[in-house]
Amino acid sequence: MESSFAIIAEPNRRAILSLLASSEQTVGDIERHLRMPQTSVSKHLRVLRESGFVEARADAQRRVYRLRPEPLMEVDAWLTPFRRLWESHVDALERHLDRMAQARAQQQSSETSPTPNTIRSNKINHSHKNQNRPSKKDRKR
Amino acid sequence: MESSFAIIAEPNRRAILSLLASSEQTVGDIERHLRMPQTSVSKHLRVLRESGFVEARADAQRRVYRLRPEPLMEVDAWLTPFRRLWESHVDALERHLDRMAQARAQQQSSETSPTPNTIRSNKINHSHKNQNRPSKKDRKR
DNA sequence: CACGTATATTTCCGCGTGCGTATATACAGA
DNA sequence: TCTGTATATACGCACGCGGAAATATACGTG
Repeated sequence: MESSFAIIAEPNRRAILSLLASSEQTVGDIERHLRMPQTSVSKHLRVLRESGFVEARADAQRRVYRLRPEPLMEVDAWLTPFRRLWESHVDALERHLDRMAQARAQQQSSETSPTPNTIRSNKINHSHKNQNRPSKKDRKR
Repeated sequence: MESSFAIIAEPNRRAILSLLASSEQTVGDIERHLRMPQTSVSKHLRVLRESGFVEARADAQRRVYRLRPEPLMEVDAWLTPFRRLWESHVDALERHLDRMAQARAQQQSSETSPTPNTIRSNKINHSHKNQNRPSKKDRKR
């Protein structure tokens, strides 16, 4: 559980963080919003606290949790070398995010262009014919 | 293993991605650069392929791997609501990154000042054990 | 063409670890 | 004191990682 990346690998923790992004919350708030057992919330909060993602302040019996920026900044910094992959063609970014958004909303459109997870074949083997990326067939280097 | 976050939670996979950020590489290249067994490289590459992080093209017996932007874009997009946490105070960002940089450069000196910029928790906060930032004892390899 | 070599992927197995649920404990406020 | 709230502990379980061996594919050479 060392790295910040492992921390945000857990979906419930990401949900907690996203909830805290709007405003600080007590444990009970999170419990109700996310519909998860309080003991589970507290356990995740402990992990988030010990890894620096959140901090708590005491308000009577309650603990009010609030985000801390550093670990997410670290993730953001790690992404830096990769941004050039998509920052050059912004249109591709937006098209992808749009497609993901409406693919999540309505799961039926079969578009013309391939979707990102088309390579999820278990039996892909190493067929040297490119997996449905038609762009580069066989280029001899 | 569904989410992109779980994929990049693995340190070796992040290393592979970072290596691919510079340029495309064969499996053997990655094996040599990262000094990890080839079978392990292939296994991680499979995960990265099936989750859309990389794609492979065949060059004779070799597979040349290359990055695909979409999953990292997804991570980047998730970070969006949190960026307001640090984009307002740039100074804190830079101080933190500087400290992380030199903590990575010299990995043995325990720092002298007991008060980093973490003193924002000036409230009651009677939690007992985690006033201090958890020491990153990671980096096992 | 058969064979050996290089490269890459797959399969099998053991182990560590983190998650979830339930239970127990600490603490503050009425 | 009792009650709500928060944290800690114990246990079972699933899953992913690492390592070793086996399999697959392509190239070169005799």
